[in-house]
Amino acid sequence: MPELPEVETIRRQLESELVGVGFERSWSHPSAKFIAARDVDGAVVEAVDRRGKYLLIGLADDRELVVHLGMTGQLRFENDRGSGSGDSEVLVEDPYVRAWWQCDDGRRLLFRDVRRFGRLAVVDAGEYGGIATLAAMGPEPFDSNLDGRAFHARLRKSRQQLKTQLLSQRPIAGVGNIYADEALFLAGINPVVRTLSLERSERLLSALREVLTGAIERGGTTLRDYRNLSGEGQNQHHLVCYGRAGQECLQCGQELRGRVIDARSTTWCPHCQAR
DNA sequence: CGGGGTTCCTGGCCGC
DNA sequence: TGCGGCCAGGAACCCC
Repeated sequence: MPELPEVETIRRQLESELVGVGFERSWSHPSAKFIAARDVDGAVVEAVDRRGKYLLIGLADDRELVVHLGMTGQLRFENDRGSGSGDSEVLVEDPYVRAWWQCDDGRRLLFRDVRRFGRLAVVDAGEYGGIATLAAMGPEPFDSNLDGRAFHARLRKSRQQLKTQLLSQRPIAGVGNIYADEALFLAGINPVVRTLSLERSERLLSALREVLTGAIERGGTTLRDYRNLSGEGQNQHHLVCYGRAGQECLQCGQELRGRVIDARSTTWCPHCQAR
């Protein structure tokens, strides 16, 4: 499940590979989710940016190719990985490749997405009105204008449970199920609370930044399908809460609790994260 | 426009 | 070995 650290890892790798490259021709799976891949033939990549979990591939014609990886989306250059025969047709016969772009340097960029929760769009630069989540997205976690006070104010706009708010992308951008659980644990805050004091908002913002920074440094968390351009991330070896329900808390030894909140498995420590 | 419910998808795993 | 059932879950979409 690619969240901000996973998408940022891919962005950095893609930026150094793709800026200045032109797309000659393209192909996509017929689903409406991927059809926009075909709209960038002849375009030249000018920048590779990120907003939350969305990858924004800036084109020289003032448009952007917007890529959301969903649950299982992967970007890679053909033949960069795999137990390769070297035959350039082999990987495209991978039934889970949903789109590809033939680059003018001879490489082919592949978008692979087993579960098809990903999505592609082409928009005029900065025009995100047609992508509701992106249009309503909160500030980037490392935005220097975002402080505890601003974060606190954004959280106060809703009375939903805190976990749900974080997943909505509205108070802050790029946080998904893994890093929400990790940051709430680190901050000692229960996922179902509906209001936070200023002090606890500050603590949660710090925890989010710490958790996201560590994950970026380790190239993301590879649990199932996530791969960056060069392989697996390493942050899965540093998770302290997510996915550990029933195991003992690494801080106090009590058994971590698990429950579904907002259709997501949620793990927390009943002692360290008491209500 | 926020909130709640539904839907999209398929590999992997479990139990019989 | 085969198979039904269940799980993983981000966000678009629809309705109120």
